[in-house]
Amino acid sequence: MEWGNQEMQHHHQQGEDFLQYQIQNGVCGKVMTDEQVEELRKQIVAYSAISEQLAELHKSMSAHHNFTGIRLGNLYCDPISASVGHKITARQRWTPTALQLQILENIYEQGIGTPSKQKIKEIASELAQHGPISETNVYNWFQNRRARSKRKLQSSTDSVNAETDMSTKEKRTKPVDPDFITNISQGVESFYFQASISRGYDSYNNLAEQFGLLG
Amino acid sequence: MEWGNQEMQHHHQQGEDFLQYQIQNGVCGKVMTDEQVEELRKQIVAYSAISEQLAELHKSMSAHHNFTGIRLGNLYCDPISASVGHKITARQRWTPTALQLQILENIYEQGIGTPSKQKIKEIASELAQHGPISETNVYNWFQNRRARSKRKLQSSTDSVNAETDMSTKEKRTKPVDPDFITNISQGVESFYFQASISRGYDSYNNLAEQFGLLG
DNA sequence: CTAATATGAATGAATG
DNA sequence: CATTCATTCATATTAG
Repeated sequence: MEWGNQEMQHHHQQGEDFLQYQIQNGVCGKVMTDEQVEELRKQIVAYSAISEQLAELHKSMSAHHNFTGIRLGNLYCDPISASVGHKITARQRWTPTALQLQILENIYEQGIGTPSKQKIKEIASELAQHGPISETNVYNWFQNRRARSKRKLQSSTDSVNAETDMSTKEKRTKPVDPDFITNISQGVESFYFQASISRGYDSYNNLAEQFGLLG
Repeated sequence: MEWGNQEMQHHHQQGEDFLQYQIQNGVCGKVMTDEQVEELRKQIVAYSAISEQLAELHKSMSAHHNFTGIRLGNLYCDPISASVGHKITARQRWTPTALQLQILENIYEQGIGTPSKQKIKEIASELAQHGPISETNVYNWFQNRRARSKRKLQSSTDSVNAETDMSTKEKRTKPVDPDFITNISQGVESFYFQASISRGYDSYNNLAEQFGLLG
């Protein structure tokens, strides 16, 4: 990997900028935007999901269905970190500051309902003065605000009817079995050890194509 | 793009430094050292190898058995969950499996916009091998996929002009937990050591190309 | 610490 | 297509 020795470089590829520069002691660093990192993350998650599913499939086919509930299709259960006993990779989420919240609530109360895209931009840039925020954050906030006030209204209406009211919040998302990740990982691992590494590499491209792993 | 007024944060984790720069419009960049990039590469390599082998197994075994899930009226009994004896869930809405998603993405990437009705039939029937799905699901998926990809433009390239950005599309500021890189970097090491490095790098190159990780 | 809740975000489906 | 709604998921926060 050669990245030149300039303090900073621009790499234009597919319309994206990649920056590279010296960090500290001559260590060369590459800069990825959050979106790029996120894309990468998704890609890796896709791999892990596939590995997960197939490993499970393998196990069930091998008639060793011991243990644990499985959670399929959960793209956010990352066996990578769990396989070494670490926590599941987390994503960070925006948290409105008090001021931002205040402003948002004000705007919301003014009734105008769904802000247009244009309005969202305005709001976002105003709120940006009080902390980091994006238009998407604003958009989501209004979506959620509307949806939840509506739901609240409905559930209170329901409770007036006083029937089989298990309302408000009936079902709690069942927590993922802590051992799930570990088991999955072990499944992958054991299978992996079983597999002959040398076989079938040539078919990789076909496989990758089939699953769209290479984009 | 310039780096003049960057905010810098250090995240100390397991002795590694991750730098996060606030570029200009609140766009954040993550800095990875060559070493870290190398680590990432290794893990991707590992996953690609695992996925390949598992998928092969899946294919060969699928030739003999149908393990792709059972429709029970409105209920969908996940084959793997079923194998462990619980969790028959009622799904109010279709949820693509990881495999289905990958296939869909793959088709989507091949461009050609809205698939014809005929095409949708084909896609649906192919995806049906991996789980319950209807043509409507496929149709909706493409609709949504298109619509939402539009919202994801802009972002990382130009961050200088912020004033009258009526033209700019929404951008997600989805900061990624700095732990992400760390966790990824440490996770699959055990797998990696089993993987075939020489072959894996090829797949890495393919995978990483779209992220511009390589020079 | 564990459990419950609040809420930001993702996404299938519906509507115009 | 463009928007919007409804539901679900995951995380941050707080209560016990």
